[in-house]
Amino acid sequence: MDIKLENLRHSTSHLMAAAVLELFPNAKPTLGPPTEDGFYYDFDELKISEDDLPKIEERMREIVKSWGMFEKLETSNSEAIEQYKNNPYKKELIEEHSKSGEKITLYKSGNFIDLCKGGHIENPQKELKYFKLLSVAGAYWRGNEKNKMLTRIYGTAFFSQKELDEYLKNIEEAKKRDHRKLGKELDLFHIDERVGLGLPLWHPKGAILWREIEDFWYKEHLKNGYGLVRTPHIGNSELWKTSGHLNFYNSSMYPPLEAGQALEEKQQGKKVDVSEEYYLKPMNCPFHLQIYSATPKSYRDLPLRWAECGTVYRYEKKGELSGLIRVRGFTQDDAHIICRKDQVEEELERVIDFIIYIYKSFGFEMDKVQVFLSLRDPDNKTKYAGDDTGWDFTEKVLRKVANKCKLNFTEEKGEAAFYGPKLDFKIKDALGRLWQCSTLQFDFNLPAKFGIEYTNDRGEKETPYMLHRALFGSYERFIGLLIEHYAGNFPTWLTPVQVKVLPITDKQLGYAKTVVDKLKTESIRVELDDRSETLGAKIRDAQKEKVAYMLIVGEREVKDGTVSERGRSGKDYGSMKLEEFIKNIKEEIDRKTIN
RNA sequence: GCCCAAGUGGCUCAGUGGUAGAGCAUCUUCUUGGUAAGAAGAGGGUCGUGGGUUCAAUUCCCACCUUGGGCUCCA
Repeated sequence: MDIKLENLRHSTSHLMAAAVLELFPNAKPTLGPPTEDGFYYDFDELKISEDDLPKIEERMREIVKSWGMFEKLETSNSEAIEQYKNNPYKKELIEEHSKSGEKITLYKSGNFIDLCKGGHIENPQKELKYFKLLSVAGAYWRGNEKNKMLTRIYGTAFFSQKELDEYLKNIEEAKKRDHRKLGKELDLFHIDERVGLGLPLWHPKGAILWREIEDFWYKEHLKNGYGLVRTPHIGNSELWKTSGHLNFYNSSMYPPLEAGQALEEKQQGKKVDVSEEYYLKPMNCPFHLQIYSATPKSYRDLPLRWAECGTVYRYEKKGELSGLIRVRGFTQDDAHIICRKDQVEEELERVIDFIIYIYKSFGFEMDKVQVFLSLRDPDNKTKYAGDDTGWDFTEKVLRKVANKCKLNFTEEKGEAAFYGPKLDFKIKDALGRLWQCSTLQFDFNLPAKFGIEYTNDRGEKETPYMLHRALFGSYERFIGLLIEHYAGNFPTWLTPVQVKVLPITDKQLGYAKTVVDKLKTESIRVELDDRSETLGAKIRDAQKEKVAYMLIVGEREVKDGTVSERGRSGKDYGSMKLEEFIKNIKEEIDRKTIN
C-alpha cells in the first residue's frame, strides 16, 4: 500500500482510539494498525455494538479540531512501562521491544498519547476528514485463540470524500455478486439445515455447471498423463492411524462410525465382541497409497499420476462455515503423483504449469492469484511429521521450482501441511477475502509411513516421493469464486441455460418448439418461455436468469425459418437462419471463451 | 468455538404490546403484445425455536438455533 495512505489510516486509528477513550474511559487500547482497506484498533474492557459507531465518529470529528501535528515524545523504556502500568497489553509490547533493544517512542496529538513507532500525516485537522467506522468485531489478543478476546473496531480513511464514497459504493456493488446471493437468484444451490450445515445441495442448474467443469477437468487430466482412480468415502481406523491423520488431523475429523453390527441390533442394546471403526475421509491420499501398494512397483513405473474428484468431510467449526467457500463436505479435484527423487522437480513444474493453465481457462489471470510458499514453523515440532533433513530438502526444492516457474510468491512460516511444505494459490472473493484454491504439496512422510516402495535399477528397494495437488482446490469453493468472478454471467460453455426461445405470441409456439427440439439434438442447453406474457416481460426474465442468448421468434421468423438473436448484454444480433445460429454458438462453446 | 448484528409468506422487505401487510413469484381468467415488467382475481405466514413477563407477545426479557461481518482454523 501507498505509504501516504498507510500513514493517513494509522493516524485515523490514533484519532479513533482518542475518541473511544473519551467516551469509554475504562477501555484499554492495545494495537491499531492500518490494513489493506483501512485500519482497526483493538481494545480490552470495551463493550460496544455497531450502534455506538456514529457516536464515536462524531467525537472523532470534534477532537480533531484541537489536534496539531503528531509530536514525538522521547521517553525511557522504564518510564513508558510506568506510564502503562494499568495496561498489560501496552506493557507487554514495551517489554518485548525493550528485549530486542528497541527504543520506545510515544506520539502525542491533542491530548492523546499512544505507544507508536511513527508514521503519521502532517496536518491532522486538514487530512483526518474522510473516514468511516465500519464494524465491530472480536479479535484474540495477538491472534491467539488462547488469549482474551478484545473488541476490534474496523474503519477506513481516504484523502477525499470521493474516494471514500467510491470505496463504500464498491462494497455495495461487490455484495451483488456474492455467490450466496447469486446462488439463490440463479437457482444453483442451497444449504439446508435439515440435511446438515456445510453440506450444499446442488440444484439442476448448479449441477450442470459442476458437470461441465468436471468434464473439462477429466479431459485435461487425461491429456496431461494422469490416470483416474476412485475410492470410497469412509476408511477403517487402522488406515488413518497409519497415515497419521488421527494424530495430526484429529480435531477436523468427524467422529468414527462404529460397525460390527447393524443399527437395529445396536438400538436393541445388543453388544458385539469385536467392533470396527470407520472414519469419513478428510483426505484422499491414504486410499491412493493403498492402490499403489496393491502391486509391486518398478522404477520404470514412475512417475505415477493418479487423479480423483474425491469428496472429503471435515468437521469445521460452525463459525467458520460460509456459503460454498467454506463447507464440511467438499469434493477435491485431487491427484497424487508418486515419483523418484530425480523426477520431483520436473513433476512439480508440470503441476505449476497445469495450475496456471487451469486458471487461465476460467478467466483468472495470474495477477489475480496470490501464491504462498507454506513452510514449517521450526519452533513447533509437534505439528509436523518427519525430520529436519527432510523438511530442509523439500522446502529448498519447492522454493527452487517456484522461482524457476517465475511465480511471484510470499513465504509463510507455520503454514505447511503436517507431512510437508506446499505451494498455495489463493483467489480473492467478491469482498476481497483470500481463499486457497490450488495447492501443491511436497510430501516426504506418508510414503514411508505406508511403507510403499519401488525397486530401483540396481534391484534395491527405495521409498518414492509423493506430491499431493489440487487445481481447483475444491469444486465447491472454486465454483463459489467462479460465480463471483463472472457475476453469474458464465461463459457460454459453462452457463446452465445457453439459449432461451421467446415466442412473441402463442401463435409461434409450434415453431418455437421445433427450434427448441433442433437445439436439443445439437446438445445445446435450451429452454422455452411458453407463458402468455409480453415479449418485454420474457426478455426481462431471461435477462435476470442471465441466459447467454435469447432467440426471439415472431411471425417474420416463422415465415423465413429464422431466429432473432439477443445477447444478455442487450445486444441485438438481428435475424439469421437457425442453422447459422447453431454453427456460431457451437463454435463459441468449443472455443470455451467468454462471449 | 469466541465478539457484534440480524431472523416477518417461495424471494425482497414494511410494521405493531390487542393473534399481520406490500411488491415480485405461484395459480385461475382475460389479453396475443417485436427487444427489460399487459390486466383482474385467488391461494399462501403458528412473525427462527423454547421458556418467561403481561389480562394479552410477532412486538418486552432470557436461552438456544440459523444467517451475515470479524477472530481462530482451513480446500
